[in-house]
Amino acid sequence: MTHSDLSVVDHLFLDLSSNPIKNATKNRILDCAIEQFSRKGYTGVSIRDITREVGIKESSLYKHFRNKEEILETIFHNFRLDTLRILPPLDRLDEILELLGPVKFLERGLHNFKQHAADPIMQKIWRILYIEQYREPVARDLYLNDILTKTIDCLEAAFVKLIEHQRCKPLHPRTLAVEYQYPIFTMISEYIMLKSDQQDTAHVEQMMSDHLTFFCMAVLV
Amino acid sequence: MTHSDLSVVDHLFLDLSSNPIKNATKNRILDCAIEQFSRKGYTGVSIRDITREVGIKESSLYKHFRNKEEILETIFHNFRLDTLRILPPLDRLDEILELLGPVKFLERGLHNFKQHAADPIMQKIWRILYIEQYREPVARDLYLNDILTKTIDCLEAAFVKLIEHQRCKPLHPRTLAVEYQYPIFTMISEYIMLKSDQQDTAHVEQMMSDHLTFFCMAVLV
DNA sequence: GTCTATAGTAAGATAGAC
DNA sequence: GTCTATCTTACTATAGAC
Repeated sequence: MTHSDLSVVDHLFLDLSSNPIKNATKNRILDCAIEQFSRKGYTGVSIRDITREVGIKESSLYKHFRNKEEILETIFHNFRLDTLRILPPLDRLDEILELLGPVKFLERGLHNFKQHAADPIMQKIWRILYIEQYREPVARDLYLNDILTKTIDCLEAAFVKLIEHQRCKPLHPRTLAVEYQYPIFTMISEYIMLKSDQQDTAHVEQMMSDHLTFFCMAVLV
Repeated sequence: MTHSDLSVVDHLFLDLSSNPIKNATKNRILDCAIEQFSRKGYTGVSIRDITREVGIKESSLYKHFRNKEEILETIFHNFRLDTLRILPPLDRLDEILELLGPVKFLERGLHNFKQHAADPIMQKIWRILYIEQYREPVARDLYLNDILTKTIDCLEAAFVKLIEHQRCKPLHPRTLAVEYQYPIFTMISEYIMLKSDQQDTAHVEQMMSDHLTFFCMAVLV
């Protein structure tokens, strides 16, 4: 393939400089790598495994990526950019909370996550993240800082506002954030496990709704 | 080493038939494998890596294990046996609940988990389990069935009893089980991540206590 | 940007001497 | 049960022709 055949590409990825990757082969390499890494882990997949599925020789891959590690970096870079859409912008938190009220605010968060996680590519990268966070400092940093900490910090700020406006019981805001979000983290990992095996996730989505209801009943005034 | 030198063994493991492994080298192989698998994952560690640390040649390892896979199986087998101590025997659940009352019952569960997880070997196997559950059906089954499902089922049964005895709000018992345990699953993964990096876990233990307090306040009558 | 060919290393596992 | 030696296969990566 000497020219880019975009018609066979499922997904357009961004490179490490956040520029769209126009080359079809490079996109296909990422697509195949994501699929295989998500099932067998980074070290369980060889360059040969990837190029075999893409339909090129090993040597051709090195025209697109300096080495195997750069493929993983690019995958995580794309994930990081996509997760930014889940949380509300912190500088507009006040206004959004006023507008929606606590219940719709939390519902909106779940909705945003589901929209992000509706993309099969993102589901697979979640899975890679879960596998690699114990081995790869970059994955760990992405999970701990970009996902866990940012989410809890955002919720804590929201609960501070809600308590100020007396729409929530005056408990410790960080405890409220943990009580709301920690069960959801477990549900997300269950959700990702099911999705990436093409199993039904209805009962997990129901659990998320039930939790939201339970939580609001317990802490909102 | 032609005789077993038990003095240098940290831990006595059981074989796949649940018999204690008396051979020091075989115990050391398991110990080193656990250490390395927990840091680099199963596929990230070679037989060579393990035998180098044990101080034997590759060929010698095959006198103790049929292949690499059998090492992992033995590790998970030991873990499965150890986790049995965390949950109360289901046939004595009634009597234990009566004796302790709901708060002490839940506290006992946390205590049992911490006792199990105080063993550095078990901390590392938790980590292996988190890494391998997406790749290895045995690991997945162990995590989903022996840990998640059993815990939730046990708690559900406990909440049925508590509602019967009117010591708990009459909510859906499965929802109560999820509300109690799901945040703890997230805390456990945080706990294991910190422990295996020899970092302090006091704030996670505090979160667990705070959650127990919050939960009891929200649902006990 | 694809290919063939190959370098150089490392993998899992076995044979057979002691 | 340990060793040396070896087999076979697989790995990441590069050189150079087209």
